[in-house]
Amino acid sequence: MNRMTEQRRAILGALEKANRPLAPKELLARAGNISLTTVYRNLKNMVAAGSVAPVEVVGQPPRYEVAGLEHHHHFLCETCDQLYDVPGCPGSFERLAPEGFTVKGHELMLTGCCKGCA
Amino acid sequence: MNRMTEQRRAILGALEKANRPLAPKELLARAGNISLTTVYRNLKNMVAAGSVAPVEVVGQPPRYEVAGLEHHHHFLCETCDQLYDVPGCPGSFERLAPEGFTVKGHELMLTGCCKGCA
DNA sequence: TTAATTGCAAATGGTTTGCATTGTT
DNA sequence: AACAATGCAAACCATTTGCAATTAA
Repeated sequence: MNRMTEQRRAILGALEKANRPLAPKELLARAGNISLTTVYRNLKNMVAAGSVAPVEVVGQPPRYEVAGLEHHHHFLCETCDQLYDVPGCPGSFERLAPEGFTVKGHELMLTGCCKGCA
Repeated sequence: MNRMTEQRRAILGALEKANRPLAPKELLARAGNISLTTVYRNLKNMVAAGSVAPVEVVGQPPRYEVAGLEHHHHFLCETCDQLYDVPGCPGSFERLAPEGFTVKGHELMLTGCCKGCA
């Protein structure tokens, strides 16, 4: 599976061009003549294959970004609802966890107002 | 609105007793004879009123916790899928955001393996 | 050729809403 | 009495799945 089809190329292309996480419907709008089913199915395959990563947003459908970027986090503008990449990471959080808990990963989301909306 | 009914008492009671964020269906199971509609409707009201806070989990329905607790974060056990409270916070993240972005809040989720599953 | 991919329509699962009934104040 | 809260059934929305037709290798 995971042949390189026109549709997959379109989805990946849209994600790369956007340079920020996109929701399935944003992808549908940007990927040309492909069905929503195909967007969902390919996103699922690509996430499973590790080429795309989901980014969860509180109370909204998840968005997707190309995987393999260096470790980073996100900023959600509460005004325009757009998600931005935030480079860097404040460090490790192992010590925060209770005794006996093993931390394997973490997710950090900043919220506020973006430059454009300020 | 927001009279203190038996059902609301049951929902709040369940949340307090659990001492960790619960999903709507967990609440339904713990709150006795109330309908799922009422669970959803009351959660929504309580979130709007600020007495309950939603906690988002990647790829799953959100869970809810009593609001007004002191600032803290969460730990998701990837084995048992339970969410735990993590006291404390590694600090402010303002400096992470790009120039011109105003950080108003943040969310942090640790993932890994809990004590019970280790 | 043949196994993976696509699109459509139908099914799901979580959540919301319309409405008549019930419960609080 | 007056209005909020409840339960049910139906509606909704995002996502998934069955299946026959299409396409990449």
